[in-house]
Amino acid sequence: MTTPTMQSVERVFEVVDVLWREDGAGPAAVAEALDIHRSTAHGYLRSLEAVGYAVNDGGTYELSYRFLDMGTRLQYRNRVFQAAREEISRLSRETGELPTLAVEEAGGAVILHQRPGENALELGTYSGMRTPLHTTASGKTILAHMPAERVDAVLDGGLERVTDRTVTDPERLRERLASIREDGHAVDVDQQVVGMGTVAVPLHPDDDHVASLAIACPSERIRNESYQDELVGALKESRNRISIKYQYGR
Amino acid sequence: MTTPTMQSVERVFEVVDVLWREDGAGPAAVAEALDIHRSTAHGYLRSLEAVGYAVNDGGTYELSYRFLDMGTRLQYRNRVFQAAREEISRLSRETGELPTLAVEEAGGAVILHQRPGENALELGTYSGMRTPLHTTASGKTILAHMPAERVDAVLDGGLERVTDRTVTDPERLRERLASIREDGHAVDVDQQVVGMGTVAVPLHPDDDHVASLAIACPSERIRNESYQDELVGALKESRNRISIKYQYGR
DNA sequence: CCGAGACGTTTCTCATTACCAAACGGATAC
DNA sequence: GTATCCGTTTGGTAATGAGAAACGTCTCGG
Repeated sequence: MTTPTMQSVERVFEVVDVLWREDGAGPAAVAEALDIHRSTAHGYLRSLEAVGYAVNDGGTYELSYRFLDMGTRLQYRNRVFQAAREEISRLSRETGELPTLAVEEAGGAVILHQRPGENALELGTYSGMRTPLHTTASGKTILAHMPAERVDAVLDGGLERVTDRTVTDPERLRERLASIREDGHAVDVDQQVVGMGTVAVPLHPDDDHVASLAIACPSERIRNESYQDELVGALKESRNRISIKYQYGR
Repeated sequence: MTTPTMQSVERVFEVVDVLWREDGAGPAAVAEALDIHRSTAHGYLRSLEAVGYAVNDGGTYELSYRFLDMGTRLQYRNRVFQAAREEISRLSRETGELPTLAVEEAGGAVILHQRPGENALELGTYSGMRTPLHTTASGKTILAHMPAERVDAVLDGGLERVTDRTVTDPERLRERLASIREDGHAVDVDQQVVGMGTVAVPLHPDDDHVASLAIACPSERIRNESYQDELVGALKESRNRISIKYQYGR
């Protein structure tokens, strides 16, 4: 725990961050941003280019789509994704809303895949986006089905408030998780984003990995109870099919 | 050009590659793969974890979805993507096939986005995937609309043969590019993958960026001329709408 | 039940290597 | 025309990453 991290590794990813923030930059701009010498920044940029994670466009360096390549390959390799992909396509077609697959990673929720349907909300969400586990319907559904000790670890890490409706009290959150377990699904309306409602069901393909399948839609639609039931029903059907596909190979 | 690249930067991305290949690994495995000391490998892994690009799961380290996060953000930032996203959704709905957006990067083609429709082929393609420019209908369409000097640079780089139907003769390729320019679109059948056909149209939102919008589908369907015309028509309609959207903001 | 080996991790020393300073050549602006 | 910015290259030096050795833990096999 006391092993220091390597300066050059931290720096090269700081350079990556600068290239992201500035949407491309040259040695001078990077040097200024990180308070290092121009020639040093140049070395990092050249090296990033050499390994294919940046491209040199006439002196200014930009991040390469190699990141997208690697990220998508990680996405496709995930077995839950493989099992869920087709069902998510189906959900987007049949509901017209925004079905989303989220998994847990390092104590947070990561959107692994989403596919907007014809009448889907335009949220700012995207594959790879991280959120805390306690702030979304997906995250809470995941949390509700995680091993107790890891739930404790997450709660002990503190419950950051992101909107005025975020549940920040550990006790109230635990009650919420219990009721999610009881219902078999979670419903959030105007919780994370005003005007958005989400229904989510758990996917726990094996004991280690917990995921969730969710559908986001406008609050006014989800407040209609029969429509809400319809979405929950569609999610549970998909969950069953995904389960089977996960177990018995592709 | 003679500046050496930084060893530690090259190494850390070699570690990333090992983590990808092995689907997660510990210091010992990485050390063996790269022929470095275990403690050295440990340092790289710890550092990768510290910057958030790897996660430590009880001694074995895995690549984090941070790559997906960064990759998707790069994708969404691309202005051609922003302009084309909705049209690609529409194409996937209305044709049921596999519409794909590709852009040029560093002398190659990169799939920036694709969205399978209901009856789409299952190719192994994915967002971020790189191909040579001369081996796909998308790539050739891009090449056909690039500035002459950059076309020369690509051709001088050599035309790798990937299938027995790859056009490897520069002269024949130039003729092909000319006819693509003339037709306003490219059609490939059983060229890159047996059983697949592709139609592609160019997107040249401004002089620097060249992209292509394509639809892939089974050869038997595309051999039907009226269907092929239909696809080309749909692509050109989309291309026009994308053009307008690109120029006049979102 | 115990010992051997593998592994992740830590600490330490030394040589490598990444850092900075200075300078070059080109482009741009005044 | 000159001054200043930039990307790039070079070389000397000191910080830093590399490797050896050892600790604690776990797993396996005797």
